[in-house]
Amino acid sequence: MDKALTKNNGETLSRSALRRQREREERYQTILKAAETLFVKEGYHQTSINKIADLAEVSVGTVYFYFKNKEDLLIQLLDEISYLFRSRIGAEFRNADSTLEGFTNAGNMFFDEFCNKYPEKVAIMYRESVGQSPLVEEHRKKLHDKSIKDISEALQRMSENMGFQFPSSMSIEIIAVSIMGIYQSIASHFLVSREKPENLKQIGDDAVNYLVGGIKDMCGLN
Amino acid sequence: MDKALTKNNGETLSRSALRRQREREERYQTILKAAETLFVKEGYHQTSINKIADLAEVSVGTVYFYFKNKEDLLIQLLDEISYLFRSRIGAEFRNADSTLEGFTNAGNMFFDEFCNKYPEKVAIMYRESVGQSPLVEEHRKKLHDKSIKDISEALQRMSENMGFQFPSSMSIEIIAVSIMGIYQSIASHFLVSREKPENLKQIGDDAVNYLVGGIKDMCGLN
Amino acid sequence: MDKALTKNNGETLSRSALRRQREREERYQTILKAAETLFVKEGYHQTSINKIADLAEVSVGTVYFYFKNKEDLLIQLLDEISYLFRSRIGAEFRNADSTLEGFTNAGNMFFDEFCNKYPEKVAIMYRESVGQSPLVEEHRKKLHDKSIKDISEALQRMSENMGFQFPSSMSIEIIAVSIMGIYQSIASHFLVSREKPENLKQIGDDAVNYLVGGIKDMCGLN
Amino acid sequence: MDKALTKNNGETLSRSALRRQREREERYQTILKAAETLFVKEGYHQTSINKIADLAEVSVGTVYFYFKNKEDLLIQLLDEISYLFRSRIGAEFRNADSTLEGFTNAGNMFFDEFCNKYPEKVAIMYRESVGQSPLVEEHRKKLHDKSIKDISEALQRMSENMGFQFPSSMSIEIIAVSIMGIYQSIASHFLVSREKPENLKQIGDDAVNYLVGGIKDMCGLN
DNA sequence: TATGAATGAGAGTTCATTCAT
DNA sequence: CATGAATGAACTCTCATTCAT
Repeated sequence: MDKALTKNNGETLSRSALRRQREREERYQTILKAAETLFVKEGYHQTSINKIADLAEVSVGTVYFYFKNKEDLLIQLLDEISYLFRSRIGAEFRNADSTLEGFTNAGNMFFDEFCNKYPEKVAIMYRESVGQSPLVEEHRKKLHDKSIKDISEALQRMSENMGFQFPSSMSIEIIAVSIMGIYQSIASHFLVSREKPENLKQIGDDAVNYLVGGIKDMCGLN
Repeated sequence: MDKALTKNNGETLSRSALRRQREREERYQTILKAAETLFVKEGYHQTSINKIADLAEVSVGTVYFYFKNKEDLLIQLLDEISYLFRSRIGAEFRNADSTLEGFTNAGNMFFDEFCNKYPEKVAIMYRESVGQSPLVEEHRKKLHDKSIKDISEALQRMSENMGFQFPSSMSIEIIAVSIMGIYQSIASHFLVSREKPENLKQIGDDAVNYLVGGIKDMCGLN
Repeated sequence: MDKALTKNNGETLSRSALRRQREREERYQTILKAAETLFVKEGYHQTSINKIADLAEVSVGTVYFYFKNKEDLLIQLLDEISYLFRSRIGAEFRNADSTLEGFTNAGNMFFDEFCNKYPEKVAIMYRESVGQSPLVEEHRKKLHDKSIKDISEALQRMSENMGFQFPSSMSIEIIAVSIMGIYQSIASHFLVSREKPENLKQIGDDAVNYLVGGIKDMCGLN
Repeated sequence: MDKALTKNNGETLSRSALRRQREREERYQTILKAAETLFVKEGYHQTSINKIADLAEVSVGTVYFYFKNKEDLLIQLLDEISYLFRSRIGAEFRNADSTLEGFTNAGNMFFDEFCNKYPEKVAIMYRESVGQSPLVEEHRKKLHDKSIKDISEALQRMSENMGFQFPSSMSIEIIAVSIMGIYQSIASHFLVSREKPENLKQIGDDAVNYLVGGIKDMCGLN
């Protein structure tokens, strides 16, 4: 048995402990993935913990060992998405130098990469996590607000650098919110409610064109 | 008695019949309003038929006399909103002559009027009816698609009249979807998840500015 | 108005009263027929008073004016069937002279006529009214027991007349019960659970042959 | 702990697993027995799942853990009865050599043993499961049809062996159906709707006499 | 850690029956 | 007499969560 052996043998401990650690992490992910799949396919409320346990090939009790409750599953999913979104799309905004290119890059990253690679995460983000509970809404808001902040700061930097003024003090926030709305609407319209289209690239380009055009016009950049 | 009187007096009969008709209609609206209030305040799933019946001051059975089931309540609400949205905002798009003014008017109508007058309907439309069931989704889609069509046609007329070409064949649809996304995002961000702001007018103006700017840029109108 | 006129005019009274009487009777029958149809087609418990009222083209209240409650509808139906059964099949037993011919006649009457003409009544009698409530069971029993009595007396008369003894004191009742069982089983097997067969006549003949054969054997009549 | 021990001791594991298995089976039977009791005493429709859970001393949820729904309880009961009936009475028909004795034995088995030992099962079979739902009816029919087949084959063998012809091609099926009718009618009349009679043996003998007599007569065996 | 049977509050829904008009 | 809207008790069934093993 592990326990007995490891009393005299540090290496065994670490190997065995690592294995356990790894197994734990794998289980956690397996369950989370099962939840994601079912939430997207059947809807959050239509998915029972029993179904999730079945798909993950663990017992109900095990699900509750790894997650506080059903809501927690959705929240963990949302936080994971949040992290992913911010490290891909958000990063582009943050890395943007003071030109419009950053907005184009971010858009391409979202439409071409993110939507293509993680259509289920898009569905969770824009459909399954909407209007479920105050706590879930809080985590949704966190993702939303951080993205707004990323975009706003990029806009701010740009305006400062290029020396122009936005019409009103709220303009920046409003443009940021609008851009997020375009992301959501395009993704929902062309991805969530139908089959994945083959011209997603073209769609993304057009959307980015439009959203960047709005900025250009507002800044007098044309 | 009605019957006796009505033999000589058609009006009396119709009065009584009309009263019944009116009472029915009132009850229907009372229940629907109660459902709307609770759906917005507590969320669709957290609202039980019992609570709705209580608030409407009728029995559970009466709710089921007027509505097929809980889902039906949401659908009726959605259809009502659909009608309202299309007869206010959609109309502006449809009436738009071939300039950008129609887009400004529609935006003002949505942000200044609609959001101000019917904040609960906005919450139903953008939060409570999301991801609930295939049937609900169908009715949501109907509202969405009709609006997309209204906007698309306005864009089409404009491009034809002013003699310019959109970059790709899908550009029109994509702009339309984007505009709907801006509506939703701005309304959700500033209205649904917080108190009604006093500078809603300014917010609407900026949003309209931005979305119109995108069109202008895309069409080379500046 | 009827009432005013009839104060001075006996004839009008009786005409009008008769018409009302007739209308009442017609309504009663219309409702009962609707209930019968639905009970047979959908089952007693799956049939609601609303459905019955709809089919009879009257209001729910009217159903309750003519019948005490839902159970009462079944009981009236059962009593009607009881009367019909006894005036057709029971009569044959009662009219039977002291030979076996009465048994043949009764059987033919049941299988060829009754089952053919009133398949729904057979379904009510043998399926829909079974195990519904103590009161219904009571009325079922009344029909059953009266028929047993009819058959028993026919057997009694026969034995007395032809001078033979049944093995035990209960033999008569047992044969009577058995005959009723054959009626039910054959009718249920060939009629209730499937389409009406075209060779019902042949089936009836065979069944009668068998049930009469049993009597003959028991009495040493061969 | 089981797990530790079982590493060296397969038997311990199996003991514990067997105990669980046994407990599960016991619970299942407890609930089924409670349902049987209540269905017979109060009627299928008057018996709520709550009452069944109460009598079985489990929670409502537990009933639904073991059975799909209320209908399923009745069906399981029916299938159990089906098995019992066929392994007692059906076996007698199937084992019957080519004389009439098999019919006598089967009858005795039914009236003396089955009815005596399982009066509630008789009530379920002949009263509570009648006309409840298409699915229940299907299972009833299965029991019925298999029994008809058992009897028919016994008759067939007999006729072949003793070299006589039945009047019509359907005669065999009709006699089989009639015999089942006699079983049901006698059992219902003397058992289901009243106290268990002390002279059940005599009743059964007479009934068997009668039903066998019918066969004898039809075959010219007297 | 893992299991999965057990729980029971709570949901949606039905429908026989009543009664003011 | 006829109507049909209103009632609300009662039902079946679900499912997140717990806990002894």
